[in-house]
Amino acid sequence: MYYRIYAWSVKQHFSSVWTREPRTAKSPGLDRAQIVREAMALLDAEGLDALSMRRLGARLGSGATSIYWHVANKDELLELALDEVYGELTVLDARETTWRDSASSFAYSMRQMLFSHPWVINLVGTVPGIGPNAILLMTRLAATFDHAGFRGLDQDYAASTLMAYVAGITMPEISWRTMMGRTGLGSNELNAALHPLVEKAAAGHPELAARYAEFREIDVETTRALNFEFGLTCLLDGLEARLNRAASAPAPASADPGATPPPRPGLQ
Amino acid sequence: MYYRIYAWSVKQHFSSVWTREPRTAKSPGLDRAQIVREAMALLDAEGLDALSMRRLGARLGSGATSIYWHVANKDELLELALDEVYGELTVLDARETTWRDSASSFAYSMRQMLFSHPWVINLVGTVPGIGPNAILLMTRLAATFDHAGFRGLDQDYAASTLMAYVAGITMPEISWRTMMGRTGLGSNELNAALHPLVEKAAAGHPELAARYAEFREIDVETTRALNFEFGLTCLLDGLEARLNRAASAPAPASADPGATPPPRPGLQ
DNA sequence: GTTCGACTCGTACGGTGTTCGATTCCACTC
DNA sequence: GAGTGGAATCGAACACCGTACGAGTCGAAC
Repeated sequence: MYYRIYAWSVKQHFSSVWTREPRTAKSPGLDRAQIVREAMALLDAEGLDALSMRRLGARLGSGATSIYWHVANKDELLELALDEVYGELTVLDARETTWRDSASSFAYSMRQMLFSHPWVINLVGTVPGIGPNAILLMTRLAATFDHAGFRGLDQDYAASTLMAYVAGITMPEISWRTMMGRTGLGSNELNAALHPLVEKAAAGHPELAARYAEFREIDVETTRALNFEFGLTCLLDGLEARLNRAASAPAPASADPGATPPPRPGLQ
Repeated sequence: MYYRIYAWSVKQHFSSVWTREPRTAKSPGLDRAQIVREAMALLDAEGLDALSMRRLGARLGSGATSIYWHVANKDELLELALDEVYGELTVLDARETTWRDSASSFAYSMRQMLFSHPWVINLVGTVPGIGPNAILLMTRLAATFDHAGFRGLDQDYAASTLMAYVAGITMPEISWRTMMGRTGLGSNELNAALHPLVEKAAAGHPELAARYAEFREIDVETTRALNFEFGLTCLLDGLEARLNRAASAPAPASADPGATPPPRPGLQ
């Protein structure tokens, strides 16, 4: 899960799958693509903890350690899998729609992706996101916000704000779904089953307890969807307000070109 | 890291530290509070992976398995530690300031807390957040947004949107800091050291490469801070816009009282 | 036919969380 | 003071984990 540091020449060097030359791929046996594919299948089906090199090897019909010929270590494998899912994200070309539609549809596709691959949320931020698909995604997002009218650093700020919201808001949804899978309960069944526990926790806070009491009867899925929509709308409204403000006052506030370029060297 | 399911009576039952009676605490030796304190020290100093029961036991001057008398398992221990850090979060009383100041200062205190305890970000969403401190925090946040004028579900939506943004935007900052700690480099040194890698990744995307080239010279810390401020302002602006809209049109849009209460049984 | 690189894999090392049973210790009763 | 029972500790063991290492297999080139 960590960056590894090699002594190469004299200087420290940060390693990533994408900075190494891959092994020659002429072999008839194992294959990097196949390894990644099978790893993702295991991850999707059973989660991050379930992926072990031994289990993956078994699934591939090979020894666990054979994998290490094609991939330096488990972290590199996860880097590859992560970039694979970045490839699933779609960004509508902002020139063919509004920037709001482009940003909004991206947010929904990211949410959908995180549902399909719940393990991703635990990797974002710990595994470097500088694979080809991640890079491609970033250029497209940048284009969307450029088309919206954001200039300089604000373009990056807007994109990272959007991604941060989606990642953050989806996190509890994912853990909810994981729990559903583990218990075999439906959303509303799980809500009902969890209620006594919540009730006990909220005892002593009457106003919270009263609120939670209402929650027992709701439809969880639609409420979550409304929650997502709510925050997304707020965020886009806020971005739009900033654009309007900048349009009326030509000198942008937060982009001081003399002092600062931005910090994000890739999707972290 | 998972909810455990016990057969209690006939019904399935979800366990959490907070639903069990704690062991009697009359012993002179180990002590739950002491265990949690030492675990947090280890977590803060060396991260989530560094916390093992054996190392914790060594640190406590006891056998690793002695801990299991006071705590059911490692997950419960993490639940306890997580609730402890929730206690560090401050929410200004909205009646004494504006709701914007209250929300904003909460966001900053959450960011600060995540910096002090980087391991928390990997726990939020996987460990149930229904401890006393988490509950207290939620009532205070609810009060803030109630004071702002949010009613019904919108109150929860607003709170979870804010927390989602802070968690999401802070995630890459945390991994950046972790990397700084591991390499011993300062922010700008790390930025410079990472640049060749980023440059290589962006090759083939001239507009992105040009952008990244600028990034090499920036001050990372201030840029990140500006990024946080940018997104937070957008979000609060968006919330405010919604309040104004609701004020002019008395029937709120997203809170349909006939269909839905909300889904969040505690901070996940 | 030999050689050499690509590739596979069994074994081993040092770790992990947790169970179990044996053990120690102490406050209490008789 | 002897005895008892529960609280608390802990060593050993189990089934895993990631991966380093070296021996082995195989196919193509010479």
